Amino acid sequence: MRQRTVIPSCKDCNAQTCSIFNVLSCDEQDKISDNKGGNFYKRGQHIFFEGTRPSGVFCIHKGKVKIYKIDHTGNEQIVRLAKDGDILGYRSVVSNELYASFAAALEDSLICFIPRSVFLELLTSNGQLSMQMMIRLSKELKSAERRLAEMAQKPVRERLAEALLVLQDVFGVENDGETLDVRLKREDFAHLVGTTTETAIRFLSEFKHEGLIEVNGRSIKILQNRKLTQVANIYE
Amino acid sequence: MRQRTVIPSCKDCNAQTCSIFNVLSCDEQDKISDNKGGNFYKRGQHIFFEGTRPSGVFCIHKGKVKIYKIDHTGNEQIVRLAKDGDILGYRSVVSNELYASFAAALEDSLICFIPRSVFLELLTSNGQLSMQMMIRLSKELKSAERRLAEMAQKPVRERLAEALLVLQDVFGVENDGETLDVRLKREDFAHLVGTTTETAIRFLSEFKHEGLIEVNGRSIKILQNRKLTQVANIYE
DNA sequence: AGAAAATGCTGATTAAGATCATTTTTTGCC
DNA sequence: GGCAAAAAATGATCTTAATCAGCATTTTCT
Repeated sequence: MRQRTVIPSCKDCNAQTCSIFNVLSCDEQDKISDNKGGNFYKRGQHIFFEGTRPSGVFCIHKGKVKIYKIDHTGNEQIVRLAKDGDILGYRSVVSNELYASFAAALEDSLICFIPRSVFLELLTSNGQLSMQMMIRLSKELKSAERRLAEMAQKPVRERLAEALLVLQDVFGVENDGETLDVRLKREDFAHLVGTTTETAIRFLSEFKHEGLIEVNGRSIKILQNRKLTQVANIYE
Repeated sequence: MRQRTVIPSCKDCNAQTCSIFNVLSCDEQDKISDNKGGNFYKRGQHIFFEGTRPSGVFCIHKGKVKIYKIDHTGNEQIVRLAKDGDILGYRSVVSNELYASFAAALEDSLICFIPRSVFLELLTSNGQLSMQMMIRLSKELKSAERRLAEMAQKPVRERLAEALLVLQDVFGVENDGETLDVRLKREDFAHLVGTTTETAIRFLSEFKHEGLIEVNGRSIKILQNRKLTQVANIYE
């Protein structure tokens, strides 16, 4: 019982203005609109699978996505998060490799699909776009290397504090200006931080008892931004 | 007492053929040669520092380099390794940010320096080069995300086994076909794997006693490639 | 709404690896 | 070639976080 999904045009896409596609001309935007597909993904549904061949890139019209790896024992590690306007799967398309991670929707999401050939053509014909792409990749690389180092250097408590701040930064807050605009399971917190669910739960309650955050089921308010930054040991 | 260093021309550079610059025309190569500088770095010497502004990219003519981060307690984590033909500092130049890591020579190295403006001009004028750059960044990102996940998922023993194989892959072996063509301190092994020197030493001797490697001071032979791969838990 | 399943929480125990201390060996340098 | 300094090795102890177990609460599905 599949419902026909209305695929939004790129021209009317709010997300587009903050994506790397904002450097495209009207013609180029049309070219994408004419060739793209789109799909509605329910929370938990996979967008792509590790080890499969990418046939294009995904562009999140509206939604939240986790990109993650699973090791041979079944343990999950989230490597990246994505939201409205973000592109998925471009890394594998650019380097012409199989997907190295899984992607799954963290909430119900509407995601467009741009065929590989169309994306690569734009990338080779539009210098501004390829520069945007390089900048994007550079920043992702910076972030990944930073997390890699922190994974080795920081204890779980610090990493969890930082994860809360990252979530705030990436997904923002609700109208009250405090509540994180994303509702993760404790399990996902653990997989983001690189620890077990039990340990993530323990430190979250620690933060709660210390008055750093307010917890209401899966919705979390960050009460003391500054103190949380100190706990996370972030300087910059 | 600085000795005048002979800066090799890009045309005669062996390293160049395996670098991303192999897509350049003769004119473009000349343009680099005419504008570049070069320096000799003694083992242990810094090439750039975290937090400083990049004024160009480095290209390793001959040598071995570690790129690493230091946390607030002084603990080091190696995030990348580089050798002949590899470019350094391009990530920060592309994204126009300060260096996010340190770079230091692992052995005496001769390294050229290409000014920022020259590099960026080539990157915008030569589509093939920018595509090579994107591919390079994509692969680095893949590797960083993989390591990030493994840091959380794998115990030290497995990561150390993998590090030995990575060293073999990156720097190759000497004429005997077994001895790693790089001589790291135990400390550097630890910083590469993300553990302490003591723990790195303990697992290295474990591998030695198990006959997986042969150790002679800092030079290490990989005796059982296949078994080491199993220990590292690598499938692909 | 109500039942089943999934998720969240807490405590006890164990294990991996860090830390500290000390000795031995190697390296680099006059 | 010899000597000081650095690095490597090893043992004992401590800490962090994983694991295991059991129960409480929330979601989800019909």
